[in-house]
Amino acid sequence: MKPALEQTIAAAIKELFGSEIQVELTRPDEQFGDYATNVALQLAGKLNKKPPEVAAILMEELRVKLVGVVSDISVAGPGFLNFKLSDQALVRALTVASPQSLAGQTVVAEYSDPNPFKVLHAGHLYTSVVGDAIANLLEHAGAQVHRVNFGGDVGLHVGKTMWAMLKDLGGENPEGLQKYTSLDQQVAWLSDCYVTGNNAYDDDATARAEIVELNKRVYQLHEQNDHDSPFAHIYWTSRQWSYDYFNAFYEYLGSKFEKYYPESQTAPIGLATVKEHVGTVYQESDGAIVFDGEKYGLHTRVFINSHGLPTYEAKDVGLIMAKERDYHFDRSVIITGNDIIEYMKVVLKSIEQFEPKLAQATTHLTHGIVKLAGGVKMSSRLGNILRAVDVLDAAAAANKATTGKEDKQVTLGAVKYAFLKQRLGGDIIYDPKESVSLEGNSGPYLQYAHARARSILRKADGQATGHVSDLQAGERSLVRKLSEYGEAIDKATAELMPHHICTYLYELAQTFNRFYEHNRVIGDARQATRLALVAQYANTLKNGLQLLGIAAPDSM
RNA sequence: GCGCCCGUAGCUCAGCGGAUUAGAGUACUUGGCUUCGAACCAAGGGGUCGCAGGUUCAAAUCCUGCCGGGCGUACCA
Repeated sequence: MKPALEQTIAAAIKELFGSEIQVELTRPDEQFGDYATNVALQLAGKLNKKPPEVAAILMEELRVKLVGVVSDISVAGPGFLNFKLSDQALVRALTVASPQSLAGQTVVAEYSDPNPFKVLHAGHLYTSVVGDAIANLLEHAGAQVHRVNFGGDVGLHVGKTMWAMLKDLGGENPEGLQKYTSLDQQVAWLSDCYVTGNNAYDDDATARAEIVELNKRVYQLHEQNDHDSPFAHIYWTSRQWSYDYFNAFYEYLGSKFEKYYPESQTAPIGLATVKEHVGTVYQESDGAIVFDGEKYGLHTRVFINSHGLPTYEAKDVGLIMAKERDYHFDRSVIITGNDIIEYMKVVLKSIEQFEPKLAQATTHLTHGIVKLAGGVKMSSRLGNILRAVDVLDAAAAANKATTGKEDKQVTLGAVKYAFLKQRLGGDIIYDPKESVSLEGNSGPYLQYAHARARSILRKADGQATGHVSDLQAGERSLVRKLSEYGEAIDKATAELMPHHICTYLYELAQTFNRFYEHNRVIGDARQATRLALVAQYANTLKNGLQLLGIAAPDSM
């Protein structure tokens, strides 16, 4: 509806004034109409006419061209054109399928990115939730989306953890692993070992040297494809525990990744790629291989360190090459924390020098940190970080306290919605109590709104739903809001900003509740029409929540 | 020092070139259930949109400077 209108208006402008202009329709306050545009104000200067005059000429022409589609056009304020759609056109807008703007495209979406041997923190929870929503949007627009995960199964943190593990096991004794039988025990042990190793690395020079050595041994183990030595046995077993832990987490969230790219796999590719371009793109400096980002107003960063080991930079180069090898993507979306933003610019700039297409096809989206409102007592034993499980536990506890029930779908919906409703980019102050509240702009509010609508439909089960036409005022407001759904999705997809959907769904639910307050459905003379509206509303809400990765239960 | 991001009601946030009154939620005050789930709806108070300039018919929105905060700034990720 919207693009077609915009085209018609643009064509009329060209005919009348011989001017090509990008027409953009906006959604004004309901009192002003269904769509508005400021083209007359933009044109006035060029044409050397007064804006209201231009608007009036355009209005006359459009009244003819849009007969049947528009029931009223008016000039308002400094020269805005307001359009009121005919009921017929408005109703028709509900059934228009959203365009498959990304049909035929292959997109790789990388997010979450937890490191084996380390604990999942609140940031992993956030990026998983946001990444899922964005991947859903891309998929909804017709793209073939591959959800992938990247994580460090090699690197200094692994050396740190291995160091503490070996201490705890009393040397390279894989048999010692058997005392950790449940996944919970295994994960707790790993995260303890990381913290111990990390502290030792900072405080103890001897330990530091040992850790550096262990880090190298882990790389060697991969090079030699060693699965048999006691050291390798310890490494592979505990690495698998980490992946088991991640998989359990994603299953809980409802995230589905099709592939993990462990750094051990991207490291050799990155190493080879960087080495291939030494002298042209990368250069030797103080025994390391660097990319001179300063030439491009960026930082200079090390890609291969003076020990000959690839840094994160080289692994990321390898990752992009691996994604291209595996998927031949048209577009690559990477979602990470925003502390990495400058870093990523350097990596992409370096890749641009030899694979410009890959760099240009890559979009790096970033988010802030998750903090708990009012602060939270954090365990220094765990390194003073807010863990993913801490956030989920806080949400579950808050939900139990307000509703007296334990409901995974509601708790998860609360957390997801609280994260998603905010524009991607800034920090999140997460308030568990507010997120589970059924009052206000929350996930549970929307879930409840959906359940209520389903309840009406259940009560009217078997009754015919009718054709929607000749709308009454309250009905029209609801239809008007429903007709915006596609636009909200398009906007969220174009910008890769899921929060637009949250804003829309909340407004939709409010519009419905207002309608519901004043308009009886069952037993009313207009029951058939209104039932159709309720059904349309419930489905819209459900679809929107689904895109966000939030369950829409029929009752709660 | 330099680079990037952020400063909008008490709190948490939308809005990011347009409409006499800058919007939500929350908190506070008040009104509405013998009727489809009141976990709802309605009304009210609360803002020099960090500060100062500039561009524009029009600036919370664009540009510049300043103040405040966060992050980054070569062998961590």
